[in-house]
Amino acid sequence: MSKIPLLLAEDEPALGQIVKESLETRDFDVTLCTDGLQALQSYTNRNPAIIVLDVMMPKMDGFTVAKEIRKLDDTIPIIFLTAKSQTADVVEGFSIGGNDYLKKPFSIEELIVRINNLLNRSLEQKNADTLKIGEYIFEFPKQVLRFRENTQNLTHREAHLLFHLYKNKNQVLDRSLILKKLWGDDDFFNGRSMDVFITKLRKKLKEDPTISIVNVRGFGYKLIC
Amino acid sequence: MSKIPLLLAEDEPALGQIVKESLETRDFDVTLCTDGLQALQSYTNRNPAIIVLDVMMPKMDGFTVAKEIRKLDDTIPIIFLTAKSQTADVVEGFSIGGNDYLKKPFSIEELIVRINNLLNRSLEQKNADTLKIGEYIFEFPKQVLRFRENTQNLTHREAHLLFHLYKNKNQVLDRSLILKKLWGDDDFFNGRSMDVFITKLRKKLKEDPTISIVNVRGFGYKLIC
DNA sequence: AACCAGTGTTAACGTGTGTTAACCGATTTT
DNA sequence: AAAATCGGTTAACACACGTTAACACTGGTT
Repeated sequence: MSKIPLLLAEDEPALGQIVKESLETRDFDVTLCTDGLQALQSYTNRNPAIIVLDVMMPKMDGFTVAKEIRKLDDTIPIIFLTAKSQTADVVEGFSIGGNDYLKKPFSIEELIVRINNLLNRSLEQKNADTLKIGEYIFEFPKQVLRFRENTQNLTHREAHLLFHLYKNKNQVLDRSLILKKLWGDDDFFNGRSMDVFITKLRKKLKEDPTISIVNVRGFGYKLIC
Repeated sequence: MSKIPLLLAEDEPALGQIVKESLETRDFDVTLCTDGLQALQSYTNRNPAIIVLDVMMPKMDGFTVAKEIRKLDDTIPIIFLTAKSQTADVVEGFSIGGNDYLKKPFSIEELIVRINNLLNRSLEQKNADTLKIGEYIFEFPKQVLRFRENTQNLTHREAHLLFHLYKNKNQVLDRSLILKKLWGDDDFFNGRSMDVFITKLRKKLKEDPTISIVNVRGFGYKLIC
């Protein structure tokens, strides 16, 4: 198994070095940054699987870094390291999505638990680029959908719609949300267009009867798998 | 949205009460136990969605309680509350599966973050459940109802109504409660609409004569199975 | 420039779903 | 017994969605 790329941002050199070394003994490939801007740049270069951010950092604080990263990727897990002085409500605002946080001082074991919890979750969701949907294998970047030996090509729209459904699998995905995200606007024509694509996806997914895209009248769609 | 049943075991009365009350303001239905044995008994009675266990407790410690519960259910999320004195390796052994832990002292916000993280994960997995209603097999997420070899599709409303009836099977389910939960409001028209759906469900469930939806005039419906 | 293949939008028609209305019987209240 | 109430059932309706095909657009090829 290859090492998991991890981005660590911690401005206190002694602590950063200790954490980095400890994580490296546990199969992580750690990139250590000492301020927020560095972390943000490193994110685009290194494409880490998970990010650990100190909240108080020079140049750019951890929350701001996270906000910027969230614009580009809304699934990557982020763990914040907070000092005692951090107020609870600030933290609470970040308790959604792939986020977690850890209060200083913490033990390495505590950090490992958090990392593993979040990684397991995001692994299930987005295993890099090959997703399993029932018996299908969906390669999002390649826009192909494989069922056993035969491969179907997906168009750009089909792939994105399926990806979106997959990211929210087993829960209702709001019509309006899909339309705004993929079509840019929720109007009548775009809505009808989406319905056409749902039909197309259903056809392409019909080999595996355990999979289905169910409609929730007036709300949206739900991918069952 | 209904409250989430949560089992809390904490032997220190003051702390337990505070945590209980804080969680109750956030849509949890908290059962508080003050020792390990009580917690274990309460688990079977209350069927909680998530468990928060203090590690050091009278009669039975948290880890032992967890081991016992794991024999019955290996998916339910468990969060341990540990004091400083707890050694790291003990904790680490429990860092797998649906477990997490929290070091004392902790803030309510920290606990909420942990709970939500674990609940989201177990929700994704638990969505695939198939319910047995008499001879029928009811797949709620897929909105299908199977009787031997033939499959009926249910609509979203039918599925939800049936699910609700099922969750309260063999007991009277209040009309007003269903209406508020599924229709959003208890008024005349919604009430009539529900009656129509009851008729529809009865038709779809008529293959198995042991099942019936009986009316309790003025109160609600009861699913017998 | 003409052609072609692939993609996404629009149109047209068909089906499914949830609400409302209407009519009825059963039960309780007056 | 008459009246009021509640629920059972069916059908009519409006509208959301399903499906197919025609259409317009794009970029590449000859």
